[in-house]
Amino acid sequence: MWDNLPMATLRERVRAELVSEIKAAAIEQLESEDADLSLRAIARRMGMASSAIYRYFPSRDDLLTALILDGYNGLADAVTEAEARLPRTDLEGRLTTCANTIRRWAQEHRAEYALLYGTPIPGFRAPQDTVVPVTRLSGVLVGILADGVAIGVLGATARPATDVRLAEDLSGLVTGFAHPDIPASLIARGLTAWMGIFGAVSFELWGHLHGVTNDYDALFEHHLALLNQLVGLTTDT
Amino acid sequence: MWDNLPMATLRERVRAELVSEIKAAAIEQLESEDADLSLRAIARRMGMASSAIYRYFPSRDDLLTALILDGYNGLADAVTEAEARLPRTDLEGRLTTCANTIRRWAQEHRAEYALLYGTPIPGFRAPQDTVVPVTRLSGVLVGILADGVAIGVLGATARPATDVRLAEDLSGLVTGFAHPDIPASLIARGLTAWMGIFGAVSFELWGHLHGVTNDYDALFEHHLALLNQLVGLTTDT
DNA sequence: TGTACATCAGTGAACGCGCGTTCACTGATGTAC
DNA sequence: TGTACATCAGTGAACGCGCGTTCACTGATGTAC
Repeated sequence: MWDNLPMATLRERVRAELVSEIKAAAIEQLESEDADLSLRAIARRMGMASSAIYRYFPSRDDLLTALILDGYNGLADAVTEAEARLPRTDLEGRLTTCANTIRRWAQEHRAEYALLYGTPIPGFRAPQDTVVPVTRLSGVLVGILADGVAIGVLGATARPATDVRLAEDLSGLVTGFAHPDIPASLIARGLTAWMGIFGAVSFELWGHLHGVTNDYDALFEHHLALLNQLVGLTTDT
Repeated sequence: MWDNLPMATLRERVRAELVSEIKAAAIEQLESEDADLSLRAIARRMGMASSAIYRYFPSRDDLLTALILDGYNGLADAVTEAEARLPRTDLEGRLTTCANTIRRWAQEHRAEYALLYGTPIPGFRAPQDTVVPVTRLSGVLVGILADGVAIGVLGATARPATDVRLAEDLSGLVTGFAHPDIPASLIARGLTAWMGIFGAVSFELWGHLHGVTNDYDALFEHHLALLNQLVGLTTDT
């Protein structure tokens, strides 16, 4: 990974490697032990003095911040990459792939997903740096909607009546993404789908589907089909 | 509250009062301080020795269990009561009221909502006792669907195709609620709405709608309208 | 190429802290006769 | 109604623990000449 960066001295390379080793150990710890993030536990796991961590992260909160940032970027990477593989005209496939990728990533990175979308951690405020990677993820959804509008498949919908204030707010959002031609009512439908996806993933992961069904895959697939239909992406009407 | 229970001795009444005072202090603490649940902090807040708590709860986990149980029951109470006020035929109003009550309860009981629907607490497993109050809440939703079927407003829907295994699983669930006439496809739609509601409430509460809209009320209202439509409860078609 | 000095990585002991839980105790409230 | 005893509520000190963070240190890696 660093091989093609000749500027990096040996020290810098080793340092970078240890930074990610610490982060990996942190996530392992969160994942396996059922505990809060502890610098001492990480150091123990790595076989080094706990004070050594401070050569790499000035405080526990900074490590946490790094983990959260990595998490958002990791999720955005996974989704972006998977979604990019599909033909731009396959709107339903693109949203489905996004949702499935989010779900699989959450299952495989339970601890990180909890950091990003679980209860905010007591006494910790996420820094401003997370704005960009968060935007990366939602940008994929906006892209699908924008393409749908461009193709002519998607457009404004009349019912249910969109509150005027909501419409204003949401078109502001869209302008931020430089897609001023997506109608607010469509953005609103996209948001409903978005919240539905994360709602389902969280419900499954936190055990709220226990006793409801045994076939989480089938439920999610069906859930997604409904949301696709709701947004208006389903092709076979 | 205890006045009409003459069996209760003075000691028992005082005891019951202190039990709920401890729970109230615990929730206050979770709500105001941005911290984990701490018996010592609760005792401090109540002006008593930390060891005194052990006269009422054998351990920290037992207090936590009681809080969670109270939470589920409190939410179920609020929803049941609000929903019962509406005419049985107003299906859309009933689901809307459920959703709005859940949202308002979550906003007013942030800490409790986090206990129930946030990240599971490290090192703590919820006891079996929560099954009943959880069932109370979802029973309200099932009741709406069942009434819709009885009235003839709701029924099975063909698209999207319901996976066979999912259908079997879900009809098992419905049987548990003694409403064997709700088709699986309808239950599935109800679940999508359900997960959408909690997804939206959590998103709002955990700050994931920051920068998306400023009018959370309008967004939720619109979100709900879409979900109502999806389930098939919207009357004015 | 070799030496002198600066920079960095990692150690281990120590700090102060808050935590859950236990225990022997004191005093108040209930119960039996 | 009054006394003797059992039950309970609450105290305060103490236990052992793990935590984040600091600090003076040793030794290794880099840099300048």
